[in-house]
Amino acid sequence: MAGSSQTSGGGSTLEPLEIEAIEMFINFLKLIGLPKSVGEIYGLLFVSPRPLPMEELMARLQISLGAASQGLKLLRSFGAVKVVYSPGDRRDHYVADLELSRFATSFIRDELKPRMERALERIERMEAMAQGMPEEERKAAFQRIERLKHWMERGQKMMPWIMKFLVN
Amino acid sequence: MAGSSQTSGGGSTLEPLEIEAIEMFINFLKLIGLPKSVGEIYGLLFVSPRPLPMEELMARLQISLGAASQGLKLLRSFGAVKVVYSPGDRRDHYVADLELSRFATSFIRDELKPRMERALERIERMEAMAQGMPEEERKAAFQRIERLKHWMERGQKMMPWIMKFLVN
DNA sequence: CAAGGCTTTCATTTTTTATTGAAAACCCTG
DNA sequence: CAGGGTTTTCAATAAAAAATGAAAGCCTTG
Repeated sequence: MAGSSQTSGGGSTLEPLEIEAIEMFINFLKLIGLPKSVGEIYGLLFVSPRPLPMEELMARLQISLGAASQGLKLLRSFGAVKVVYSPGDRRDHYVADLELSRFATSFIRDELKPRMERALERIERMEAMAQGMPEEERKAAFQRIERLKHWMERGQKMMPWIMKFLVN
Repeated sequence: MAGSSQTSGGGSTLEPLEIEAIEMFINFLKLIGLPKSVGEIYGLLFVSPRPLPMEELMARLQISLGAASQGLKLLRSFGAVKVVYSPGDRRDHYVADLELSRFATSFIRDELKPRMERALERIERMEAMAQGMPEEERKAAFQRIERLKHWMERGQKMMPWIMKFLVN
């Protein structure tokens, strides 16, 4: 088989092309706080022309049962990986959803939004606290709190825009 | 001193207002991969109405010499903290630069941009590798690689726009 | 130019996060 | 509905990241 170091049936080594893709996704997903194993799984599925069973992911990436199962679960929760039924095989097979925006939108939904909401509550509490300060300090405190508020508003204005841009 | 649990000279406890600010920055800076101690330092400086020496940061946040020194170094490298000279005191004093966009721009410069550049190199290598594949596989591979390329371009188009939005 | 305060560095320790794999749970399927 | 393949869970372990603090380096200044 030209240019291939394994049979097409699902060997246990990684092709150079696969390695490139995997490294790339490890790097990008690390950016949003995802562990290496998740990047590996998504990277391999992304370049794979056919759905892969968990067993093959474990064998080719040399990761454990637990890491494979948990990584797939997480990726499914993002919508970044889909389950596909393979006739005549009891095992689930997985495919990458190529819509990369899912990572960004999940990140915004799971990480960014909740933090912003908590931050807004904090800002309110901070304003209340600053009320009971002596004139001088209060002025300084309010100035800074206003700054925070300003940034939160800016972020909140930006988010839907980014979403729209991402979701095509 | 009304509403204050310490003297203004620099005690060793944290006010409720300070705690709110610190927790908030710990949370946000964690998002871009910065350790807790960095969030603590920036948070305290952000609400402080006067420049603080490293010694006071250590005492009030209960962090070590090393953490304080390294955190300040990092924050200075972002431009998020500035050194201020305090007459009659040999110690450096630090103030928070209130321009929060510095965190975002540093993140883009230090984390995002380099990764995108490496990714573009990878994509080129992947295209070269895909050339030597049998018809069927090659078609599938190119389709996926194109998808990656598309996202990189989208990202590259988006970045300067975000920058402009951030830097006011 | 030496003494001493202030800051940085970095090997070690602690804490946090990710991975492993055995056991439990969950199906199909005959 | 029992047997056996597949997947999930989770306590234990390993790996990675952050914090510590002693020692080295750097200045100021007397």
